[in-house]
Amino acid sequence: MEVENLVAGLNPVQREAVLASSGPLLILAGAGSGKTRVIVHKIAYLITAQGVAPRQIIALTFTNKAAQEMRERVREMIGPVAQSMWISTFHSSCARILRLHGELLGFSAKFSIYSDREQTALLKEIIRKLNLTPTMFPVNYLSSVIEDAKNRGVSPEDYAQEVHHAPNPKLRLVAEVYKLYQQGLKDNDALDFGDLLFHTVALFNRHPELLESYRERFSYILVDEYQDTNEIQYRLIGLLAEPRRNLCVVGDDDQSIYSWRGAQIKNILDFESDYSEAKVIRLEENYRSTATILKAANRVIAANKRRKGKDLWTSNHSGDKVSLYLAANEADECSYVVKRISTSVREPGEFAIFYRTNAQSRIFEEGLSRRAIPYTIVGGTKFYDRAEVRDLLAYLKVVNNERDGLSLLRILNIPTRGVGKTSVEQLQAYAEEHDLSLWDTLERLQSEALIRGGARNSLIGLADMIRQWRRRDQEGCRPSRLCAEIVAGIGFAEWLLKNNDPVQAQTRQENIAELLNAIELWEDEQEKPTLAAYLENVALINDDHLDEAAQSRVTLMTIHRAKGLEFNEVFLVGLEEGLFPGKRSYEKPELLEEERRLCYVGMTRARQKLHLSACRVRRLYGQTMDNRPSRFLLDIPLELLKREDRNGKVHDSGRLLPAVGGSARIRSQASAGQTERPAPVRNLNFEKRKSAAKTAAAARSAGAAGEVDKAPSFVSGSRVEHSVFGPGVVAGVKGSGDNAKLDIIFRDRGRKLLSLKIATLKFLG
DNA sequence: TTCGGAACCCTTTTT
DNA sequence: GGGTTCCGAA
Repeated sequence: MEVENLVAGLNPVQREAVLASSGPLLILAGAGSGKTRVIVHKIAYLITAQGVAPRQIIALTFTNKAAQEMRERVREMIGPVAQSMWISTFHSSCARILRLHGELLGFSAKFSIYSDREQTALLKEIIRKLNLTPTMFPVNYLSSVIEDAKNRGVSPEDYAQEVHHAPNPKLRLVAEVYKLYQQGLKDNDALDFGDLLFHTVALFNRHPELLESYRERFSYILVDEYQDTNEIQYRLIGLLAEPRRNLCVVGDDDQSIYSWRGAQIKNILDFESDYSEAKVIRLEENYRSTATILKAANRVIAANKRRKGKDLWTSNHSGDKVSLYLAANEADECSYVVKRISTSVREPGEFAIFYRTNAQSRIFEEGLSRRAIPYTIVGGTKFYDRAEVRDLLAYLKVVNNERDGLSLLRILNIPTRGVGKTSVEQLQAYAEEHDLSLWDTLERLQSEALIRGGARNSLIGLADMIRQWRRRDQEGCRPSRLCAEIVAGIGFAEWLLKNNDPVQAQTRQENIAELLNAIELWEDEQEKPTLAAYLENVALINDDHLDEAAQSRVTLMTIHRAKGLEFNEVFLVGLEEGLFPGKRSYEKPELLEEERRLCYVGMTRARQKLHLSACRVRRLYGQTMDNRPSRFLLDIPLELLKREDRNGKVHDSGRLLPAVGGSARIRSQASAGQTERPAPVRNLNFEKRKSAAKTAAAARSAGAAGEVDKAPSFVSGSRVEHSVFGPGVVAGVKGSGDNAKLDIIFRDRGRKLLSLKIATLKFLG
C-alpha cells in the first residue's frame, strides 16, 4: 500500500502523528479528534510501509470494546495479517503472559481469575480466621486497600514495611490480611484483576531473560488512554519499552477521570520528562460537536490548573445554544428531560442522559417508561451476577481448575444434596490439618471415614461427576455441551423448579438457557473454544451482547461510562453543588479538578445539542438537599446558554433570571450587570429568600398538577394534594416562612410532616 | 432450608 | 429511599 493511501483523508496533524514512527511519541488527542483513526492508521503504516511484522506490535487498551474496535479496524485496513498482533486490554495481555509463565510464580496455566464477589468471599474467610471485627475491618475497605497496593506495585511484604511504623496499629493487621489474602489466592490457584498486572511486572523483574524476550518481540508499543494508566501499568510499559523506546502513547489529560482507581494523571503530564526525546503532537480539531458545545466545554475545562493545555476547535457550524434548565426538584428535572425527548423529532436512540451517580437513574427510568419511551440503562452487568449463573460458572471453574477451592466450596451443596454446615466444616478442618486442597480432601472420602451418612455418599457422587466432566473436557467437549451435561447431571432445572415459585423458576431456567446460549455464541467466534478460554472470557470480558437493541433506545448511564461515546443530543443532569462536583471533592483541589474533567467529558459527548440541568431541591439517600447550581455551570459564558422552561421555550433571552419569584435584591443585581457582562454567579443562583409559599407554587406549576396563580395559605383543615402521597388534609402548621412544616393526614398514605418549602403540594381549598 | 425482617450501605467501577 | 445482605425463627 502506498504511503499516500495510508494517510489519505487525515488532516495534517493526524498525518504527522501517523508518520512519526520511531521513538517516544505522545499524542494528545482531544475529545472527538479522531484518535482511534490515527492509531489504526499508524499501525497500518508501521506494517505496510515500515516493514514491521505484525507480531512485533503490541497495542494496549483499557476496555475490551476499545481493543475490539481497534482490532476490527486494523483488519479492515490491512487484512487478516492483523491476527498475529497483540491488540488487547492490559489485563488480557497480562493474563496471556501469565498463562505461559505463571508456573515460575507458583500458578498453573489454568489459574482462575477471581471476580469481586470471589475476592469478597475470600476476604471474609480471612476476617473470620483472624477474628477481626467486621465493623473495624469492613470487606470493601480491605479490598480497596489491597487493590490500591497492587495498583501501586506494593507487595504484601512492601506493605508491611510501609505500615510498620504507622501510628495506626490497625494498618498492621491490614498488612496481615493482605498477606493471607495473597496466600489464599495462591492456594486456590487464583488471581484477582490487580494480580494480573502486578504479577506480570513481578515476573519480568524476577526473570530478566524473560523480559528480554518480550522486549525483543514487542518492538513497537502503543498505549491507548494513557491518562488512565496507574503505577503498575506505567511500570509495565516502562519495562517493555526499553531500550528501543518505540513507545506511542495516546491520551487526553483533560479526560482523566479514574484517579480513584489508581490512575495517575502525572503519567501523561510527565511523559516528556520520562522520555526526554519525546515528540508531542496535539490533535485539537474536533469532528464531533457543534462549535457552541465545544466552546462551552472549553470554558469549563479551562479553569483547571494541572493540564497540558489544549484548545479544541471545529469547523462544524455553531448550532444551538446549550440549554439550561433549573428545576425545582428531580421530578421536575425528569419531566423536563422526558418532555424534550417525547416532543423531539429525533429517534430515542439519538438521546443520552448522563448523571453523576447511579442513584439518579431511577426517576428517569420511571419517567421514560410512563411515556413508553424505550430506554436502556448501561451499567451493572447483572447477568453474571445471578445466583444460578454463578453456580454454573463455579461448576465450570471446578472442572477446569481442581485447585479452585472457593468455587468447589460454593457447589458442594448446590443443588442441595444433604451436605450441611457440619459436613463442610469437617471437610475444611481435615483439609487444613493435612494441608490438602479441598478437592484432594474430597477424593479421600472413599478411603477415609471422615464424614458419615448421606453427605458422604453424595459428596463421593459429586466427585465422580466432576472427574467425569474433566474427562469430557480433556476429550475436547465444547464448553456449551459440557455445561448442558452439568445441568442435566445435577438435575439443576428440576431443582430450581422445586425450590422456587413458578415465575421465579421460569426466569431462573431462562437464565440457564441464556448462559448456554451465550457460551454457544462465544464458541461460534472461536477457533479453539476450550473451557479454559471461555472462563477467561467470562472473567475479563463482561460481554454485553445486548448492544444491538440498545441502538434504538434512549441511553442512560453515568458520565464515567460515557467516556469514548457520542450522541446527537445529550442531557447532563444534576449539575448541583454537593452532587456534581460531589461534596467529597471540596477540600481536595485535585479531586475538584477531576470532577471538572468529568463534566468536560460529559459535555463533549454531545454532537448536536446539549442540555444541562440542576435541581434546587434533591432527595438523595433519603435526605433532602437544598442545592446551589454547580460551579461548572457558572463557568459557561451566558451567550452560549439559553434558559429554558420545561416546554423548551426560551424563558428569558439573554438573562438567566429565575422565572418565578426572584427577590428584588437579586433582580436588581442582575439587571445592573446586564450592561456589562452579567455576573453569572448571581444570575444563576436560585433565590434563597423566596417565600415558602411561592416556592411551593413554583414547584407545583413545574409538577404535573393544575396551575394555581396565587400563593395559597395553608391552614388546618385545608385540603391538599401531594404529587406522590395523593389527597390529604392539613392537620396542623408548624413554623413559618422557609421553615414552615405541614402536618398532613393523607387519605391513602397516613400522616406525614412535610416541609412546605420542599413538598410539591396542590392547594385544593 | 427457606423465609422475612432488621441492619447495613450509599460516588464513580475500563479489568 | 432503596437495595442488598445477614441472621434468626419456623
